[in-house]
Amino acid sequence: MAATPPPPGSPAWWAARPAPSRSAPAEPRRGRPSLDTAHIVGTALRLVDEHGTQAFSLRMLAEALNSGTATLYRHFDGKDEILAYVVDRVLGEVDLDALADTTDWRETLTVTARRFHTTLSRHPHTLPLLIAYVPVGPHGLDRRERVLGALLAHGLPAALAARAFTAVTHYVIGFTAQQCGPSTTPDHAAELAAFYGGLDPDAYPSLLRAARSLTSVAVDEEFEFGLTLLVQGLAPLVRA
Amino acid sequence: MAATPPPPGSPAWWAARPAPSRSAPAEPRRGRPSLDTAHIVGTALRLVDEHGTQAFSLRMLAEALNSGTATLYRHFDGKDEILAYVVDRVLGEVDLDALADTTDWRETLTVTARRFHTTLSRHPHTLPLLIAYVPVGPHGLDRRERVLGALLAHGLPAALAARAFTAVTHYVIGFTAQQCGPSTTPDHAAELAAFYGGLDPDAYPSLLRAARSLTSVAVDEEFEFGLTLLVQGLAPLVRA
DNA sequence: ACCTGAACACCGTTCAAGT
DNA sequence: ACCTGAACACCGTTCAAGT
Repeated sequence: MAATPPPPGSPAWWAARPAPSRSAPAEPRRGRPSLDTAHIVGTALRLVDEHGTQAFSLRMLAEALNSGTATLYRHFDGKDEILAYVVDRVLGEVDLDALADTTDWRETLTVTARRFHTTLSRHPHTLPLLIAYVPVGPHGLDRRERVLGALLAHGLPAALAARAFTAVTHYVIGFTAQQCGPSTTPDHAAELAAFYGGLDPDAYPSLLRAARSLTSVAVDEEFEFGLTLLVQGLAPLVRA
Repeated sequence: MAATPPPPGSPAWWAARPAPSRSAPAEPRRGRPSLDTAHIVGTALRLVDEHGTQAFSLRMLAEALNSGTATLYRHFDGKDEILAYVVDRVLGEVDLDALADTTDWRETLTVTARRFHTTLSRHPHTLPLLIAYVPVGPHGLDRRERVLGALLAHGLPAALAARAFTAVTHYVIGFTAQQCGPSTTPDHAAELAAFYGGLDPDAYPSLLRAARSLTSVAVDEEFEFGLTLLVQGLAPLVRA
């Protein structure tokens, strides 16, 4: 049977890459390129940010690099591979330096969630890409290691640390995606409020009651609310 | 200035649709069609499940319906519109009848999370689509109304009910996506374990310690863990 | 009047022809 | 030896020609 190659972004695929502790492979696939891979990935991220994953194309990328689409294939195996590096580069932008100053695991989790939220908010079009895999590129692994290291250092048992990290990152991804996802308008909250306002009150009584109670609540406060739920829910498990 | 039409799936776009409390518009856009819209959406969902969003094409859909691509445009404005109805149809599969038997808000939230998880797990390729918007199609609104109705009936304050619903659904989407996302293999957990096993222990000490402590933990148990965090974290806020 | 084959302007990817 | 223009087989979408 012919072995199908692992899809770009999957653990098996990353395992076959060299790990240069950078977001792009250290050397070109073959030959001496006129473009370095980090520049390609950076330009690709900028284009995805500006135009969205849907409109992003290799022709667009090649033109931005003053090159041709065929040239891109000397550096990457195809579009999916480029996007896998784009996702890892976004994770590389998550600044976790503040973890060094945290004094307990609660603060570590809170800071982690806020930093991921900040970075992901800046790259909403990459969220559907981030969803597709457990991100195990070089930067993704580095961020996971640093957060788990801080949690373990503050005495959280390993099993709890791993699951707390999973729960918190899943929450951040889900929240950020629906708050400022790839297709949401700048004034998404207002648009949603207007939509709810136009609904039949008899058909959706509970929904409208709940929506009214939230109209004055800032989005940031909603984020902190769910985060507090997770952290507070973890506390009794740690003591036990 | 020319008003750009709202993108399919957005609140403003759904607001302009008739609300026939079905997952597809009750009547064809014009004329008398040989295909009904529900059949088109159902076939589209089957194809997305089988081939993924990436490979799904209007030509593929037209062929499965023994029709041509141009015919699809008599029923829908384009591919994005069809996919918006596909997402809403998936939400229509979430079975919340068990909410009638719940006796408190904790049970309501737990049942809601499990039911969403069950349905979303069956349609992993639709998760990136679900991420893009707050789902306010007919079925999405109906599910939101029913959950909020049950929470309010059990005495949860409206503001807490709304935010608890948001936190729980975001958690479920994030968890399901990374557990059985569009590109994950059937034995994703084993693949991930093999990947971690191949990492340098000196480079990722905390990550590997955490991963080892989870190897024997079932995925279902991980889901329940995060869910418990959210529900337990909510309890003190309700009493206050 | 309604439907749709065929065309249009793209896309990701490949490869033979260039330097 | 390395690079890349041009082609290939698609794609979503449109519309004029059919019935």
